[in-house]
Amino acid sequence: MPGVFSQRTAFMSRYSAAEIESRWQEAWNKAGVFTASHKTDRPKYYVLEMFPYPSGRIHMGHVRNYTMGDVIARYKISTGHNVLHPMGWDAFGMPAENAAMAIGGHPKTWTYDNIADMRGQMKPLGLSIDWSREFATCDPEYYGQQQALFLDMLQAGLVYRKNAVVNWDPVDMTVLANEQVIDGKGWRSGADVERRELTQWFFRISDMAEELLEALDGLENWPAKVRLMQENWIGKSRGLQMTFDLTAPAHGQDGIEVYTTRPDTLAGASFMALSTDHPLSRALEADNPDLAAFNAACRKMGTSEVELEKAEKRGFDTGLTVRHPLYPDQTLPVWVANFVLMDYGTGAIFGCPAHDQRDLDFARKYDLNVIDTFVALDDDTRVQNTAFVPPKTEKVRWIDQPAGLDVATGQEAIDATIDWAETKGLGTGKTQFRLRDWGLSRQRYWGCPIPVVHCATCGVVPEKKENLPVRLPDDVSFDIPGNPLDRHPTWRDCACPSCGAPAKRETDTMDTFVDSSWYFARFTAPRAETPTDMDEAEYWMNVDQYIGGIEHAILHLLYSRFFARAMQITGHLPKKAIEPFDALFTQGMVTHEIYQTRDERGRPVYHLPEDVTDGRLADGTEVEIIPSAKMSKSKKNVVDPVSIISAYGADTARWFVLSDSPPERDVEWTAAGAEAAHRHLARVYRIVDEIVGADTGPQADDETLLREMHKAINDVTLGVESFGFNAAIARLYAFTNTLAKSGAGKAARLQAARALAQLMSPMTPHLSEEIWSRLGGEGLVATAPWPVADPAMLIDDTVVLPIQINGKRRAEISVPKDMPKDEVEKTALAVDAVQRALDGAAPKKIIVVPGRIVNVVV
RNA sequence: GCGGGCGUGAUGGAAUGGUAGACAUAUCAGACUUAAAAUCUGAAGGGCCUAUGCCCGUGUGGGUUCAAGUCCCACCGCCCGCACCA
Repeated sequence: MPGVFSQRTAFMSRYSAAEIESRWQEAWNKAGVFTASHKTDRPKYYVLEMFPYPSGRIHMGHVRNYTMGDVIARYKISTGHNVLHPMGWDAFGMPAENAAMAIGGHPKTWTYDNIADMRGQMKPLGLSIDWSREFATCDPEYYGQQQALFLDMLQAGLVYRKNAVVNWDPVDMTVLANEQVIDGKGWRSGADVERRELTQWFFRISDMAEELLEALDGLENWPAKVRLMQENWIGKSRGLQMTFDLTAPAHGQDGIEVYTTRPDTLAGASFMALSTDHPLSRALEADNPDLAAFNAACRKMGTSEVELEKAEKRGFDTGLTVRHPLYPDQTLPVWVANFVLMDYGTGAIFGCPAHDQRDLDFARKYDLNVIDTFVALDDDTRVQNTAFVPPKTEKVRWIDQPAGLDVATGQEAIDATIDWAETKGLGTGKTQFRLRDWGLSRQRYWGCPIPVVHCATCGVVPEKKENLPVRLPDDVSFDIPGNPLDRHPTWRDCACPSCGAPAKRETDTMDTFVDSSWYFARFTAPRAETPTDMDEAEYWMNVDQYIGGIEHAILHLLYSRFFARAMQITGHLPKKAIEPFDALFTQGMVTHEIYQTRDERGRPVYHLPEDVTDGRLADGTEVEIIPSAKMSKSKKNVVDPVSIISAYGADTARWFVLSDSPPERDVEWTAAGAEAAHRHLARVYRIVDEIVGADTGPQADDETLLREMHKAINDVTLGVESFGFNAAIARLYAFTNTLAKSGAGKAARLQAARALAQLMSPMTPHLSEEIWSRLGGEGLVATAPWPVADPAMLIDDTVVLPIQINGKRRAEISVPKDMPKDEVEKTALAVDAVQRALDGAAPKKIIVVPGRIVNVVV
């Protein structure tokens, strides 16, 4: 029973985050507030943050990501939704193998230990997660279902095998990921990387290019920039496919087929270029050792697009010539060039140096013709060392246009030229996509085994579903480079699922992007004996709000969209889940200053934030401060959430990562900012204590405070719903100041403070529970209904209107909120400053924007 | 190289085309204290200045508009992605 003594103790007490936070976390667990079940009438809401890779330590980026999801989840609980908010681990991948190679141990042990550590670091944050649904992608129960999914996709014709090139390290005798190729050399061996062709598994994502592109329009709650990035990635273009006839047949070929998106510039063609991997280019190697050497040299290089694009443009003249399609008496030389991609179009292009910078650089280097086909409308300067490449929507004057155009835009010319070429039988219009099929094979151990068997008689045979999961063997070692599955003595041996004869397992494992392409669906029924449970999927899908980093804007999200379609085709997801993420939010990074000194040889030495005070090390050495960089272990500009939580509490960390910066932008972690956040929470605690201990009746200020309360409810609600967390927090600061200074009576202040507790509860759930209970709130604030603003309390009776003269603010007037426009005009004209500016003349124009502004033009 | 984004006080940032700088940090002044911390109160974009007055000001240069941080064009700088990192 609360008596004088307990009130006194409350008044004397101080904000102790550690004690408060563990107590309320226990209360939530006990009440099972966050366990999701669909046996309820409330509308469902599925909120998901991109699941983490278990590196072993959570970082501030995780704290920010999960706090944002938590704010949404808690807000939705308060507004009467049945919320699903799960968490899992994207647990396969190279770091576990790298760790095994570097420090010994087993990837599995390393991974599960890390998961345990990270779960332990995450739980103190007080996230509203349904931990009963947790899984890791390296659990056989998960990857076994993924194998089942793969077999269904194989049967549905969504998977196939073909040859593809990989980065090959000739010293370590292993396949390298692009990130393991540094300046064209293997990161461990330092050897020059080569391209090597292997037979690999592919998903037919490019068959869905058109649909994946068109469906982007429906994703209204995705950031426009992500949709645009995906659109450009899919890269639909309409162009012309045509054949350039060889002047003399070569290797049984009469001509070379090219695809171009700029057929309108055909007259400017001055050479033809083949990819080093083009069939003709390979065929020519046989009788041209110099070309063979050239091609071999070009292949000594990584496979990443950046590397290919940035490499010095080099070419080799094959000596072959083709006839110019427009001018059959002219011939063009055929080159092999290292910048032509075999993966796009036909692996052969015609070069038009005047209107393509890369072609121009190539032409200047090898002294090829530069032929202008069009010039600007008002400037007929010819191309020198900068190609003339105006936007396709700009009108230009044509010098030589196949379809006979004079003045037209690039796009008009392209369309006209395709029609013209089709009529003349020179070529056919063709739609081409940049999107390539998704190669999923990885020559690595720590991934989901591809469940197929290679049989001498039956060929490639799918494993039987009853034999799933195909488990990874535990007895492997990482002391020799290469895939341990390849050299395992017994794991590869199995019976052919078709004929029963001795056969060999596939040793490639799946790209980890496969794991993350359907985990959101698995969360709806994480223990199901099939990949998904259609009833649960029907109920919970789609993800109503997905939150993660912009770095996933293309690959992960595109692959997930593909999987949702593939899972629908194979009967694992309902039709409604064809676009699995209704709304997407991409949050920014957490950054920190870098503290740097130099060693005696001038190389940078980095220092941890805790070792630097006022720009100096403990020994007085001044450090150089590099502002605002992504937190990275190697730069030592990391702040460990665990130490922040133990110093200030989870609520402080949560409050800080949400304040200051808009969620989609980077936020800079500063010690001062964290302290300020903590001071504010302590202040809220004190103010509540003071209110609870107060003893005043109704006051004149009551209405003012309650009006402010309703405005705060309105603004914070809008802020939370629109991901304006920083603005919502700024509003909460302002409302706290108002509450602290208010002369209202106890009842009004209690009411306002309870609203404050509720409005803060998505961000600082523990402190909010604590003050909610002190203020006499009923039950848990976590489940209390969200406060609703009274519209009548939001509008003040009078408004202050700024008066502009010629667009510059010169005065202001205070008028009743519903004063008619003409009276506002009259009042504005009567103002001294306006009278002075008019100087007796009549105003040229008066603009009155009701409730906003008045502008007088003189 | 290609694709996408961002740029506002000393600092993080706010601002449905409508009073630029909310809110916070740092700073300064005052109160309380033997003192410090904490707390509370207040000041503050730059400049001219007696100012309730004027000029300048959202990376740079142009444009649209009664009105531009916001829309358009060009440029500069920084960040992200580029298909085997997750």
